[in-house]
Amino acid sequence: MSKVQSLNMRLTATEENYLKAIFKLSEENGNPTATTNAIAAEMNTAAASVTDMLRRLSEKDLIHYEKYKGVHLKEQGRKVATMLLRKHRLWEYFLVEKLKFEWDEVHDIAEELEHVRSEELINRLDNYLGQPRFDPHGDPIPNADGTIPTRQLTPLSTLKTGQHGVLTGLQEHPDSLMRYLKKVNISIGTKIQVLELHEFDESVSVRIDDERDIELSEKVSKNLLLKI
Amino acid sequence: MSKVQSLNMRLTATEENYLKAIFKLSEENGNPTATTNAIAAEMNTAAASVTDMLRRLSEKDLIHYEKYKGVHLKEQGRKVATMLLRKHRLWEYFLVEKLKFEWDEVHDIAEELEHVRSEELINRLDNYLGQPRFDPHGDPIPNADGTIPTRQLTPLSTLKTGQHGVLTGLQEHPDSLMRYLKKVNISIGTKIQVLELHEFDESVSVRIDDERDIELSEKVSKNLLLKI
DNA sequence: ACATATTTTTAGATTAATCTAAAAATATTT
DNA sequence: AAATATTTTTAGATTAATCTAAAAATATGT
Repeated sequence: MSKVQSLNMRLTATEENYLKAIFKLSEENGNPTATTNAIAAEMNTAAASVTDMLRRLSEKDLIHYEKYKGVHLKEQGRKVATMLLRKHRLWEYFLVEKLKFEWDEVHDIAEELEHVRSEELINRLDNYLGQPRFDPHGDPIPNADGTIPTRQLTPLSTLKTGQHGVLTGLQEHPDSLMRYLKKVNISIGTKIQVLELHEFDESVSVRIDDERDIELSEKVSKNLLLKI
Repeated sequence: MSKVQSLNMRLTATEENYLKAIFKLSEENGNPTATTNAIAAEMNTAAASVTDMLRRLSEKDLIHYEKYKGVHLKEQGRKVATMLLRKHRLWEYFLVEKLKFEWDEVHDIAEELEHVRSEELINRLDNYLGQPRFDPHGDPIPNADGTIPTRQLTPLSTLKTGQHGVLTGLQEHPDSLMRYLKKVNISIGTKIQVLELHEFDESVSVRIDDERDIELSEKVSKNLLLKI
């Protein structure tokens, strides 16, 4: 019998969002646990509200929680979180590829769409889209069984002069970064070569697609993940 | 200045559902007002909950409500209700035409999708689908300005022997009716001709697409709307 | 038109999700 | 290790949406 059974309890969108936040803060960032304050910051709520929610998620056996000791997902909670990621990223793919939204316009809409409850819907959508493995921001789309495709990507900021790679993912992607990248005409698939490193502010001169040169700040170069 | 301005208050999904119910019970059914009990039945809630909600919707100026006198939509409320219908029906069209769902499987999913808040999304979806005027059940899809295409349709139950028409809409469409129609292979576009009327139970013998004959009960024949 | 039935509203609780302020636990610094 | 700072939890309120039970208003029937 499979260890991964389909969840038979109804969660509210809020509960789902907390699980997503915990996933991001622990597993995705490689930390053992997520702390109350970190979750509060991620969710834009008061710490007291987080404590309350942790108690409830713990009662539902979705997370492991001990007072003052932080929190991490149990198997069921992890399943919920990865399914949300799957739904979010498939919807983003749909919005960009089919409805022709720009990649900096889709996050908030996908944030609502991901809470629509139907396994059938998401699997049909997946097929309709041709089972894409990465979303428009280069983020991996979890499979129906919860596994997440992994890749070996290198931040632009760690390359030496002369090295190059293809932009394949982003570390974080606030809309502000994506609007910036759109303005300087860089997107997933763009070739980037390091021309010069500037020690003073850690900025870097790069050649884009072998045809034009620009300057990127440290903050930007840390966010660009390349396939070497 | 246009009388129809875009709504700047955030409504909850529940508030939206009440407005939809009031629209259905008053305007769509041609009644001047909707009553508390009728809304309670439509929403599957206690009458007391309805009274409470009517007070709040009235405070927001979305409905006209006087105690014990029933309720009807004001302009803003009507706008919200028709936009929900527009969203619901466009999503149903998407689910059936693009994701290949059956017409008896889409209602509940569309019920969730219709609450996703984005005008841009729904207008892009409309264009992507080719601006359809009717959904998979034959219901008219309201336009972006709130107007609703009308047609002159005749219930099968009012036809005389020998008359025929094309199935173009349904009076009501519970999933049970749609599963039945699927089973007997009748759908929007099917030609139906009256062969014989049975006075006793108001059932009717009909010829389908000029090639096979079946019996339809009174309840079914009242629900089938034909273009003569 | 009065008694009875039905409908609607009010009163008082409950649950989920949130808040602020205060208390308790844990971590840091000198 | 004591004092101080930070983090987390508890206590107590609030809002939206719901309920049941009782009261009030309206409608119906003889």
